[in-house]
Amino acid sequence: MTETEMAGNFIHDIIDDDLAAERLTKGVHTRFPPEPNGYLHIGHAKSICLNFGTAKKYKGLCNLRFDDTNPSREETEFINSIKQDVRWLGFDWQNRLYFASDYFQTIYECAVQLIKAGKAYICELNAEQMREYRGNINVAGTSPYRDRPIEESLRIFEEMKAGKYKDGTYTLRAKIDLASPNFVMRDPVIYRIQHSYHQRTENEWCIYPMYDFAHPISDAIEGITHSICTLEFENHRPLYDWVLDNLSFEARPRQIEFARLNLTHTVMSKRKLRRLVEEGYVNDWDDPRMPTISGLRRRGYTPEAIKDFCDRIGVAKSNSTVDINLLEHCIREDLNKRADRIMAVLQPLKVVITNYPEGKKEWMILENNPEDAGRGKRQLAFSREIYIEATDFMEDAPKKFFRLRPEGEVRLKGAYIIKCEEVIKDALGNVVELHCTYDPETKSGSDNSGKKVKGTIHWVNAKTAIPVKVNIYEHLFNNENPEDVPEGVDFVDTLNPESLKVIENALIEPIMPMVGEKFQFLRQGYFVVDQDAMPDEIIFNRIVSLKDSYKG
RNA sequence: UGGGGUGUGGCCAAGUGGUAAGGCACCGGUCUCUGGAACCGGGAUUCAUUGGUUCGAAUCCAAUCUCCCCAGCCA
Repeated sequence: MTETEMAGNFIHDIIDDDLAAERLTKGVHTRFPPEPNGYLHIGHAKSICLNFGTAKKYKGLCNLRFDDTNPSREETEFINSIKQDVRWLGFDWQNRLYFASDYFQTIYECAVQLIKAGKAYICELNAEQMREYRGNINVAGTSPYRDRPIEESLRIFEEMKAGKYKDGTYTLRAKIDLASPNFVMRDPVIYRIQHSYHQRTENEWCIYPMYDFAHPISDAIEGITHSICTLEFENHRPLYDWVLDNLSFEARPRQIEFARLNLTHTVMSKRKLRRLVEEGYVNDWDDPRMPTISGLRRRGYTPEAIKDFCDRIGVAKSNSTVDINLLEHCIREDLNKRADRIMAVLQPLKVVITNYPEGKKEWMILENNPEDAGRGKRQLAFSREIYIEATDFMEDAPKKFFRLRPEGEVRLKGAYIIKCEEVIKDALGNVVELHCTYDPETKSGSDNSGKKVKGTIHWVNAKTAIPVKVNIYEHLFNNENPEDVPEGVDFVDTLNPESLKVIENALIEPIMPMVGEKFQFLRQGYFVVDQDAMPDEIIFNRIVSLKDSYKG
């Protein structure tokens, strides 16, 4: 995404039309309306980028509004995390932080207005009866209370509000069309009795408006011009319009639906994510394997990468599942330019350079980021004993293996070319150490040997390297679409058992990294310092591996 | 069986009657002291299908099919 503008889409076409027809006298105004009952995920990021990005593109405004119309499932913990996540992504609602609960009085008055106009009535069907009386595709619904006198509805509604009735005794229904082929329009409930404590309004109310009633009213109150939501609300649009048609707000918001994001190798439904957390399949909402914003943040994703991703996937109306490769591409691209390189050995294999004098030490010069000379260079100690990656040595190596092999030569990044002279094994035949010789003529920066080797490997100096813990993350699920499991199979049974591998004793160059700092471990991937890291125990999370075209 | 949507290469996605953008993935190649990055090149005779209109159709019309959503006092 460029600094100022996101890619166009069908919603912007609609706005362009509205602008051309001069329907938008006060400019474009959108809103991001999360329900505070869970953590935000990458799918919400798409919506956030769309809403805030659209406002920015048209020099309009975007509000943050919590849809807190159901007190039984909402918590302040979520409100705080949502605010933090939106802010972290880089969006600013300025002073326009709202709650649907701010409008409860107005919404209530709207309900009264509808009753007085004969457009809403008190129904006393219970939930089960309501289902039966709704009819079906072929049969129209009914309600014995549809023609209840206005005065009576008004009185009962007043009593409901006053707390005279138990939950479920009565509902307020919009009088629309019980025969509508769209079930949403079969006299939908717009108010229900719910004696529960509300985080914001506390015990002021015991009746709460339904989403379908509260949302259009909230939009109208805030002067929202384009109310962007996901596809499953398409059936609700006639009701959204009905509510506005039958009340008298000046503003006339318009609902537009787009397809929610799906990603391969992960799940996105709140219910499933909640299960992963509550049943301990992951550590928490911010587990680096989670597709939550907080999980991605802890994993080391940057807001820039996420926004770039959201811009690249586009906005349309067809259900689709984006390849997680694209997300990974976005973070690699971002970090390639920004992350300093260091050398880290995940599986150390000791190498003794037999012809290198004992006690001798040289300072090697390495660039911090070849993509950005401005990041400068650093010095690295080199001496007789080093560690290389165990996987960079192979006894019976295939031809295309460009790393170390018996009798073979390889370049140590930023240092010398070494030759493997002897392989030391333990009693079980495992390779435990290599004896190599180095060629003094091949020092980086002053190589006059004319020698060419095919491979360059990373290393750390045995004396100065520091041990760290590294979390290697893989996809949460091996299968592309874990939402779609065979009948009778629980999706948690398809979790990737190797989504987290902990390496306790990796070795890195001597550095003092800060929590959240990101690096490229040369030839391996991008890593971030986990928030749980301590001065005496550094923990890295692998953000994403480097691409690897080696076909071994 | 009713209503609402959707269908462009493996995955996203432009295209709005004038002869199929772009990205990811994939496959070649160049270059490289990261098998990274960068850079070149490759791919839809075809836009769900079948008809029709037109000089000309992914775009217009008709029919058919696919997949998704809807009968919560959830959002």
